[in-house]
Amino acid sequence: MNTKTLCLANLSTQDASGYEIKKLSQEGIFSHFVDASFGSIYPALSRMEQEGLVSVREEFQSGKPPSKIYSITELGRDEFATSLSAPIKDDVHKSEFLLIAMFAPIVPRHAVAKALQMQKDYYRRELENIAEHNSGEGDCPDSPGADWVASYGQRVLQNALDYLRENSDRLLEIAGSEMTEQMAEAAE
Amino acid sequence: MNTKTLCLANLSTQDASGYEIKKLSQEGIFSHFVDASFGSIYPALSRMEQEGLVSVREEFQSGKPPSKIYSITELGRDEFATSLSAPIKDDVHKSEFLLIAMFAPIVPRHAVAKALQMQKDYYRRELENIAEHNSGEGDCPDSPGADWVASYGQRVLQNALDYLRENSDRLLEIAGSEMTEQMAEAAE
DNA sequence: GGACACATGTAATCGGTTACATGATTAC
DNA sequence: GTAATCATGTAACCGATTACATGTGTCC
Repeated sequence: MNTKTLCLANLSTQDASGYEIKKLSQEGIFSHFVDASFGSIYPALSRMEQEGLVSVREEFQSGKPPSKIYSITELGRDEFATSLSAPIKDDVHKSEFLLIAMFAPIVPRHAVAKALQMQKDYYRRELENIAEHNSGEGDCPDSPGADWVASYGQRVLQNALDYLRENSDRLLEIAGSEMTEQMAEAAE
Repeated sequence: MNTKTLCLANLSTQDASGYEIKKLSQEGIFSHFVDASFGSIYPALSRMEQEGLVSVREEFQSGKPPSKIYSITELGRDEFATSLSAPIKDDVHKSEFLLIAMFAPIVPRHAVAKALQMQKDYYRRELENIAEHNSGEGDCPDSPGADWVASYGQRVLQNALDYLRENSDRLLEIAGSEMTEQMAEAAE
């Protein structure tokens, strides 16, 4: 998801500042899709304001720097809805873990073990994140779409985690020996 | 996966030209991770040659333009192995489908139906790709790492597809009405 | 006194895509 | 003749990240 769509998606449910959009996209269910930086969010919001997709109001809070609260306009809502109706592209999935798994035979066993551990932890964190959403603590009020996605995510992630638990040993068996590069070279 | 790692990964199993690396990464199991363009592969290979990670030899074929066949060097192999031993980052997963699902209530029902269909097709294509690998037609000879990843992919994708089959109706029920934007505006 | 949360923004840089430029051979 | 496959490469551009710049209030 590009920054523009991310902002439109967030603003379609509630008004927010650039700072808040960043937080929401790191914590909420959006976190599975993005992690945009300030360097892309702020310029995107200014551009969108010029295009009339959002409007701004400045809010002065005591003790805090003033924040720019953005609201989506009718035009912005149209643009967002239209972009959602466009034909979809294939998912993009980048996984350093799978790369390591594929080349396990040339990776030292301890590094494979570490990667497996990290990947399991990652799945657990994502599952916890979803569990929080389901318990209603989330930011989005009752949204049936988010619920559907949450239950999809739960199923897929739980399954991936189960696979790891069941097949870790098999991966460790094909992993490289504990020999380091240096040891290997010295042995020659 | 960045272009450099993609090239190193391909060259670690066999010598290849830039053109072949592109094909391999579109067709093989790598296709789940990347789809690099010539505009990034060719410059990456030249850079890597200067860094001593790969070596080149020119091959003249009758009737075809000469091709530059790259081989990985010891240095390149070390660099690849080292990069695989580094701590992994979280997976990145971008899915336009999930974005549409999340905002289903504001997307016309026919667009949601279309997106569901496209997503199911996508999972089926990926599963077929894995099935081909398992039947041994692939380019990589017997690689236990690739087998492990293939069976992981099969399990996760099959599960995702099953979820879609079981829950399509539920998503369509919460989808927006068939009213277009124009009709909605006119109705007000 | 230092770290951290709040809050916005710019500039340098990077990695990558798209489009362009070139050119032979084969199949329809 | 024209489209497709083989084959390499450059240049313009784009989106995003990283680091920098600035400043207040609160907690330890």
